[in-house]
Amino acid sequence: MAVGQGALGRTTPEPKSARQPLRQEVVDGIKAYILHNRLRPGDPLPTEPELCEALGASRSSVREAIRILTALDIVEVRHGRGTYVGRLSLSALVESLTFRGLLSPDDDFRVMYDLVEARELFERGMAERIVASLGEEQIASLAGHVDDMRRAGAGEGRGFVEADRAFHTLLLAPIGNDLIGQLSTAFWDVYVIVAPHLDVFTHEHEAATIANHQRIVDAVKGRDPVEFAAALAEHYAPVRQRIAEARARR
Amino acid sequence: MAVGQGALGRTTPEPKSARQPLRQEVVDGIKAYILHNRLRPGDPLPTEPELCEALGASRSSVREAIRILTALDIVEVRHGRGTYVGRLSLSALVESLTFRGLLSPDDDFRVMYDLVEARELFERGMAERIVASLGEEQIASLAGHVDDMRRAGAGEGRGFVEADRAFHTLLLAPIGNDLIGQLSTAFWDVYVIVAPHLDVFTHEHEAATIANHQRIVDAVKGRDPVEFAAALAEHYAPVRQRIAEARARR
DNA sequence: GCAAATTTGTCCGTATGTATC
DNA sequence: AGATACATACGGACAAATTTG
Repeated sequence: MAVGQGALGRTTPEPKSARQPLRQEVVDGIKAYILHNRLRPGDPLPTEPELCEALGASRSSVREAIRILTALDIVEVRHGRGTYVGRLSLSALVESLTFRGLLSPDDDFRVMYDLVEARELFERGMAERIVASLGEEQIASLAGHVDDMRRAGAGEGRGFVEADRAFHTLLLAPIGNDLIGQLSTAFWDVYVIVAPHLDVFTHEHEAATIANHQRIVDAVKGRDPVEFAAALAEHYAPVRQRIAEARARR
Repeated sequence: MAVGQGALGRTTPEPKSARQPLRQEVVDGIKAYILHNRLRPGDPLPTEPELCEALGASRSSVREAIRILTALDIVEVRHGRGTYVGRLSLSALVESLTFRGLLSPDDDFRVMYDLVEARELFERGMAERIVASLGEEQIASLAGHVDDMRRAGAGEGRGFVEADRAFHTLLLAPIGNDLIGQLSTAFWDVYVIVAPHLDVFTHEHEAATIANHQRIVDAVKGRDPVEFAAALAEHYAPVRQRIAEARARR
C-alpha cells in the first residue's frame, strides 16, 4: 500500500531560510504521520524513498531524522525489512543517565545516590497501596525471588542481581502507575551498569540484603504498611551508606 | 590540532560480520572519547572529518551517530562552529514521554495521571526534608510566586503556568537530589505540552489552586511537615480528579 | 536451495549555508 | 569585505539483510 492520505508533507515549502534544520521538519513530519494515522507500536511506516518524496527531503535528511526518532524509541528500524513505530520505552533515559553516571568522576557517586534514593521514594511512598493490592500469588513470587537470591548467593552474583531486580519490579507492578514502574526499572538498569565501575557491589553484605528482603516479604504477608516501610528503610539505608562510604574513600 | 591520543579508533577492524551497524560503533567511539578525555558539557569535540578518519567511517555514518547522541543530549551541534559535549539533560525523556502522551487516544489520560501522581510522590515523600531545609529567602520566593499566580490569574494563563512551575521547582530544589528535581520539571514540561490537547486546563479552578499553594507556603513557614503533606494532598487531589473526570467524559 | 525483489546500511563527491577572524 | 573552517543538504552508487517466488 502507498503512503496514503495521512498527513505527510510540509505544508509550507519554506521558500527562504528555514530557521530550523530540514531534518527537524522531517522528524516532526514523521511524528505527525504517526499521530494522524493513530499508529501503535509495531505498525509499519513508509519506506525511506516514500518519506523522501512525501516530505520533500533527501535520503540523508530522512535517515538522520529516523536516527533521532530511533534514539527516542519512537521508531524502530529493522535492516532489510523496514521502519516501524517504536515501543516508546524509556531506553533513552537509561542511556542518558548511564552516560552521565559514567562521565563525571566527581558526581558519579551522587548520581548513584540520587538513583537509589528515588527508587526508595517510589516504594515507600506507595507502601499502603502495595501491601493492599499485592495478591497472594504475587506474594509467593516475591518469596520465590528471595529464595533465588539465596541460591544465587554462592554464585558469581549474576542471578542474584536478576532476582533482586525481579523482586523490586514485582513490588511496584500492582500500583497501576506504569510511569513509576518503568522509571524504577530504568534506574535499576543504570545502577547495574554504573555500579561495577564504582566498586559498590560488595558481596559481603549479601546475607544482610537477603534478610532485609525477607523482612519486606513478611511485612507484605502481614499487610502491615508501617512495618513494610520500616523494612524498606532498613533495606535501603545500608545501600545508600555504602555509596556514601565509597564516595568518601575517593 | 589533531584529535590527539584520546581513545579514538576501532581497535578491531571487525573482519567479518559486524553484528551491529557501523554508526553504533561510532556512537560508542564518541562516547569513549568523551569518557577517556574526561570532557565536560560544553567542551569541543573533533570535527566531522576528524571523526571520520579516527573511527574509520564515512561522513554519513558519523553524522547519523551524532544525530543519535544529540537526541540524547550527549553531544550538541552548533552550525558552522563544531560539535560539543551536550548538557546531559533529560530532554530526551521529555520528548519521549510527550509523544507517548499524545499518541495513545485511550491511554493519554492515564499518562497524565501517572505524571501528576509521580510529582506528588516526590514532594510528599520529601516533605520533612523540604520544610527543614528551605531557607527564609526561598520561602519568600515561594510566596512571591503565589503572588505572581494571583496577578497572572486574570491574564491568559501563560504567566500563571510559569509561576506554578517555578513554585514546584523551588520546592524540590533544596533536597539535594538533582535527579528528582530534573524529573519533576521534565514531568511538568510533558504535562504543559499534553494537557492543552486534553482540555484539562480549566481556569475556573484557579482560585482554589492559588489558595492551595498559599496553604503550602504557610505550612513551610510553620515548619510543619504534616500540615505540609496535607496541603500537598489537597492541592493534588483536585488535579487528579479533573484528569479522571476528563477521562470519564470520553 | 536459489535467485530476484525490496529495504536499509554505507560510501563518495559536490554544493550551500553559517559562523569566525 | 574577504577568507577560512565547519556543518547542512543533495544525489548517485553499491553493499548487506530480509522476504518472496
